[in-house]
Amino acid sequence: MANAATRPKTALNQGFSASLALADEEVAALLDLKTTSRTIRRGQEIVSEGRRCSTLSVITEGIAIRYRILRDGQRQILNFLLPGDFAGLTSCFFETALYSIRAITPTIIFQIPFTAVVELLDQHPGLAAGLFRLFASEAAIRAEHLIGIGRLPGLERVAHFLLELLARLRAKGLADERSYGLPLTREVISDALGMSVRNVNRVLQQLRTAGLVRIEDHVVVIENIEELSVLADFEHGYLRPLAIAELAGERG
Amino acid sequence: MANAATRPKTALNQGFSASLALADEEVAALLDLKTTSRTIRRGQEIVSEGRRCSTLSVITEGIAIRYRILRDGQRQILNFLLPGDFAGLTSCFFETALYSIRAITPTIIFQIPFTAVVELLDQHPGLAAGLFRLFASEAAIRAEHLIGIGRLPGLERVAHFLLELLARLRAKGLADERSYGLPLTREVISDALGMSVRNVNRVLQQLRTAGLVRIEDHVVVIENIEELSVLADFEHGYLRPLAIAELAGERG
DNA sequence: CGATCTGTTGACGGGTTTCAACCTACGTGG
DNA sequence: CCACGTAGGTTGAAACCCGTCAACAGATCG
Repeated sequence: MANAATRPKTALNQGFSASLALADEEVAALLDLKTTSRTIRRGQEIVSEGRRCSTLSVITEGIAIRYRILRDGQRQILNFLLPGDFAGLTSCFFETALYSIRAITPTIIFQIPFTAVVELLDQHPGLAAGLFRLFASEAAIRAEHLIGIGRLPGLERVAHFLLELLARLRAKGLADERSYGLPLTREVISDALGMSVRNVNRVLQQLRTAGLVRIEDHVVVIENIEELSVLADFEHGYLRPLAIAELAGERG
Repeated sequence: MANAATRPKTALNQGFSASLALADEEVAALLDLKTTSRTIRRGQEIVSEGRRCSTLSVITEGIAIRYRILRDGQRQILNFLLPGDFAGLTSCFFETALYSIRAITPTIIFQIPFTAVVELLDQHPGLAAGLFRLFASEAAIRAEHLIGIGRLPGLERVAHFLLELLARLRAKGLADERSYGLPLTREVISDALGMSVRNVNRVLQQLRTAGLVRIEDHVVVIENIEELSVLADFEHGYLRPLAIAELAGERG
């Protein structure tokens, strides 16, 4: 545990500004809260389904997944949380957390009591605007996810998924131009895309043989972005919501 | 076209308070805006994918769907918009609308320029809280939708879908205890659930034969809610987010 | 009254799932 | 330093759910 103020602010600012486009003023206000930083081991839970969640966690390092375990033991991964994303924001609105969140890499989070965030909203209306933008962004990502699972065959579905992760990670400076390090097991991919492990493997081999994608030792390499984007019909416009400030005033 | 002030406020208030839990003050502020009411015919578009959307539409009567048409002509319905829901809120955050919205029944909407909503946010912080709650609610519905498409076989998927609609409509006083009127064609159901029309028909017949659900002449009748809920593993907790006011203070 | 929409059903095929076996890598403990 | 257990990857065969195609009927509508 370390007080937020003791950590370098630059890294956090980058994370916030990239995902929220908050003004410096709001970032400072968030940091002045009595936040605590926690280190999460790979595989550890951050939010547990069925338990009350009144703390908002901001991920500053590492990757986490939000998921539900069904009656029969199946798992559906709802989304991937990257640095700058909020874990537990939606959970705070319900009696009990609807989904679990688990780190799939070593992860560092800042915890902020939800009540403190609510109080802050009154003082900094700009924070609300930033949160709206975050919600809009997540809603769009979730919608594309839904389309992929609902209507795309396995090959296109995996292709779209890997491209989206590339784009999201690149936007945060966490990926090279066409590759990124991530411990994506076949099981994780299958649970995210509503497929079986067997089929994910089949598809990945097709993509590998076609010279489009290679996953080796926890590193995803997109070998042919153009062709893969065509295959998956991937447009990344949905990843970039506008800030409210841009929308309110005249826009260029 | 009619000015909002000329319409009876009670009906609108009901719609807002049910979905947003706004204070009367905020409702009045929204109504004082230069809103215009529009009547939409069945099948007409409210928002068009690819076109700039800078107007927020509040549905006061009728049902609409939000969807995407894929390259190959397939359609994926993302969600159903009921009275009290906002059409185009997410679209306002992007250069161009990512999805289309189309009425599937005769529909009445109130249109509010997005800039006016943004201005209102500064004056009425409570409005932001209400919008957050709305976002949280939609996020939960979308997540359950994703789980259904990703991991549930056809029978359970349709069952869950029909139960969710019942619960949502009942919450707005638009359904009886176990039935509701809605022009749900097989095609609409299949496009919402990522299935083929053929399979929807197969499944609906199974449900009908089992004495669980009957769809006749645009009316859905859940004949055995308990059994169907068990089949679909349906819990409706996700449909009721808490208001921020409840969360901020001590809760009973 | 023809055109279109919607519902229904049968036959067929294919994409996926299921099940299973085998393999490598890795970590831990004897 | 090897033994063993576990996690993750790979692959084949069979079954099956589901999608595709097609045909037909009733309803609605201009």
